[in-house]
Amino acid sequence: MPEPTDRLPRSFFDRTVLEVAPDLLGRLVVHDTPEGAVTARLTEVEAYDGPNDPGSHAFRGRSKRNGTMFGPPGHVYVYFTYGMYHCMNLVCGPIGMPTGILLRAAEITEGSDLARKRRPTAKNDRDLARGPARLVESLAVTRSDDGADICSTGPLTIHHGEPPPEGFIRTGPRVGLRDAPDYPWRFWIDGEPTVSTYRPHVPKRRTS
DNA sequence: GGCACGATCGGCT
DNA sequence: GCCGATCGTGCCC
Repeated sequence: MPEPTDRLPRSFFDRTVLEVAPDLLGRLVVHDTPEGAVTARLTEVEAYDGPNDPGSHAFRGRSKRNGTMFGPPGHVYVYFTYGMYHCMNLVCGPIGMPTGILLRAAEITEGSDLARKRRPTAKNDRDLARGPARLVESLAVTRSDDGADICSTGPLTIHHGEPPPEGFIRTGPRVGLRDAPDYPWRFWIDGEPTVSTYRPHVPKRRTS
């Protein structure tokens, strides 16, 4: 497990979401629970930028669900979707500016035994955190972790890790959004097996 | 490897 | 009511 002194400072998140997002690649997210600790090395993230981004949950203003995005940087926004999954974001920028960086994929570098127990359907280690809902399931993050401070001494922390050389960072359109422009706000590490393949949004089939 | 489809419920219009 | 910042299974190549 990374040393506590390796934690990212809060100032890391006090920048624009497009500055922070690529800088998150290669960083280590740790969730230390009574069961044990799991470490995830981030390989793919997506930026969601404030009230002017139609893809953002905060586009239509503040609500009970998305309030954390309007709060201070360095906290986690966790939401529930598709009736069964959770996804997690990291909040950036100044208080009042609703932002989030969705953690889309990671490589589990420590605690993979525990992660496999939490994700018995994963066929192999690569699938433990390939995809945003899989990632939070390996880390056992749920809606009860919404608002948690990732820059403090709590169970959920983020550490420096080893960012990839700049030439290995790729960008492209985000995944699965209906009403948002194709901004290149998805960032990933080139050649990582845990990065999900691009899937454009497909409208639901109408039952006539 | 890729593609189609069903599951399942909270949030929002 | 509608739809989603998704995943697992089944089937085909």
